[in-house]
Amino acid sequence: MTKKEKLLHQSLKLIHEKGFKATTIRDIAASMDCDVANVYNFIDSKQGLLESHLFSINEEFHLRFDEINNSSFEPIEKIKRIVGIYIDLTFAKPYQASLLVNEWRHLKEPKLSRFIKEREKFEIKVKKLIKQGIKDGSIRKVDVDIATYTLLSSVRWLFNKVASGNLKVNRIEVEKQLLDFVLCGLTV
Amino acid sequence: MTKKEKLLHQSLKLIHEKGFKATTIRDIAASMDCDVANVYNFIDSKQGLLESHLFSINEEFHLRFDEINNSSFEPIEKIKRIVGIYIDLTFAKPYQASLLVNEWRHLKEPKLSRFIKEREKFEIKVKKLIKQGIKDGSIRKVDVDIATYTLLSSVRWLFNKVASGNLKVNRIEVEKQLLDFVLCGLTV
DNA sequence: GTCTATAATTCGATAGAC
DNA sequence: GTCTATCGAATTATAGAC
Repeated sequence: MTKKEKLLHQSLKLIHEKGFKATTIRDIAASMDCDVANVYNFIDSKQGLLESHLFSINEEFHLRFDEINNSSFEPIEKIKRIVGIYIDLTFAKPYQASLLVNEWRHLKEPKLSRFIKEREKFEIKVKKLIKQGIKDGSIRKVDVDIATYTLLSSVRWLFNKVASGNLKVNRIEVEKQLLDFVLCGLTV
Repeated sequence: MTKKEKLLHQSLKLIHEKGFKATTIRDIAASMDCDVANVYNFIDSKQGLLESHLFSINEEFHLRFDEINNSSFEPIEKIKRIVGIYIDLTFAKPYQASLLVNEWRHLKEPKLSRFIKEREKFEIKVKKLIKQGIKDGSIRKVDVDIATYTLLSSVRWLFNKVASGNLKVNRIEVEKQLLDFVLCGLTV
């Protein structure tokens, strides 16, 4: 692992544990066993570090989301696979998933607005999927907003357990159990 | 509203919006239109302010939770009512609910450990309810850990929508739709 | 790339007059 | 209770020698 990779990994872990604002450059330097000044050999600023972490994982998720969303699968099958993507990504990159949930609000303008807009677009796409499912009869007549927020929220505990290593069951079983739960809450 | 009440209200709102670490005493002073020094007429320290906010809402929730949990209702009925309490409290005090979810990690020892222990006790009680439900046949044979975290997580979006005023439906309808969702995910 | 030193700023908190 | 003024600590970031 290069020094830069170590910096990226350790800073991710620290920001997940303490939050972006509470994580200092000194913390990051100590975690990679070097001086504060050295950190700036690899990053331009603390703010830039947050931005690169956030937009890297954000882009990866949205790319994979759009692959599914633009396919010709039925709405309910799309939702299944989107939950699958989220679980995949969370198991592969739990710290990044944590930042995506908790730390985006520390972005500064104009990046903050860009992030919020992209998230809103994503939420609208999910709402559209649920609407289509209701229309074709595969999804119960739920309130679209509530169902969307509940669906998205219900998987948002996972990164914490994966990051802390406190999860007893494996990825496949998590996917099975989570899909049972949310599909049962949605389908007719 | 007294000045102290205004301080408590404005600081809650700011901490919800920006996070505890990013909220400065100067922010709080500006929001109540007074000087920085004045803030200290009403609070001892910024840390103490967080503690009083957090333990006040935490105690209120756990008291009401234990009322239900110590009753002789069936497990599934207890779970219904616990979701009801959470929704009640979130509609009544959305900013406090936000702190309970996002800002507890900025507590310092020994209050931090106390908070974490109380939350763990609470989670164990919920897990026990689900286990009982599985035993008496009212709940599907789910993985207890996954079901507990998913259940608790699925209602955790609500405070954000209530706090921002972006919720179109009323409290009763939220409760109906949320219960439909999570009970369908749990029950046989 | 690594270190020492330090600039520049921000923040929590207090002193003391009114 | 309210203000001005300021202290002391922490923090991001840079300069410059090696």
